[in-house]
Amino acid sequence: MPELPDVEVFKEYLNSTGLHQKIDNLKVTSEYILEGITARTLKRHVENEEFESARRHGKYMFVELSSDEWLVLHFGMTGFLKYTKDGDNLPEHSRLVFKFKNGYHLAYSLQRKLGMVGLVDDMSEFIAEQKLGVDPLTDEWTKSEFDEIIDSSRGSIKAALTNQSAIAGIGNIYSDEILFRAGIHPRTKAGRLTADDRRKLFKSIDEVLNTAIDCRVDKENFPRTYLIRHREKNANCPKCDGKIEKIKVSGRSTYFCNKHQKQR
DNA sequence: ACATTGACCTGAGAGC
DNA sequence: TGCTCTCAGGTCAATG
Repeated sequence: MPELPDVEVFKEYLNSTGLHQKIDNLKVTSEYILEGITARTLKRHVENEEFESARRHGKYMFVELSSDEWLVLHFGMTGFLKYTKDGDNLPEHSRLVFKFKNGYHLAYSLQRKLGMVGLVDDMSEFIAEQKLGVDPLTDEWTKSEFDEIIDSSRGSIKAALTNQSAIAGIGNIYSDEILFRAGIHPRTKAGRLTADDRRKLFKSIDEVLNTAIDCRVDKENFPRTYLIRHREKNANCPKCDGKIEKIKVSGRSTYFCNKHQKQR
């Protein structure tokens, strides 16, 4: 679930709650989520420091510490943050709990084990090492950058959109939405897209991601014509009189309209 | 060198 | 009702 818009909302959440307060204590209840660092060492690096700011690249969140190090968070499929006053009222599966000097707590919750937390010196170094592609909400994201990605993709357009080393941040749900709004079948080979398809797609990426963020990623808030509200086999297409079909594309469940997203 | 598939993990919901 | 099976999602290793 946590794709770019979700992580963007988490980032804004942290920016408006847990900054500029001294960290009293960090409790690590599941050490296996830590990557490249032990609970002991992480505690030592975090305790008595403050969170300065939160940023994001793709599906990763970066939290700047007053020590100039960066906490890296990935939310896998089930992760989220919760800032709460009451230490007894933490979410289930809280793997990491930061307790601030003001008594509040910030929990990193993760139901399944897919997710990770680490500590790095340099945010852009980490991005380079992970071979993350360009984030589509930054200035580096241009039509010519997008065209280059399409030109170098051999597989389906869905695979290209969700390839994190090409574009960082788009996952299963939003790739379907982007293709739905652009009227392109998810199995279309990237190389077979017309110039018009590319223009529509580029516009759709921007529109879908920003709409999702504006909706605070709450399904109920999305416009009715969005696929996300009709992500169900055999549902009526909210844009035309077609039906929503479910297929597998590059190993993932994919929903699309059998009428306005015809395979060519 | 690239693209695709399967394993990882766990709980919700479907199906019997 | 209660059990078992399938599925969801993101990433990486293994396979094509």
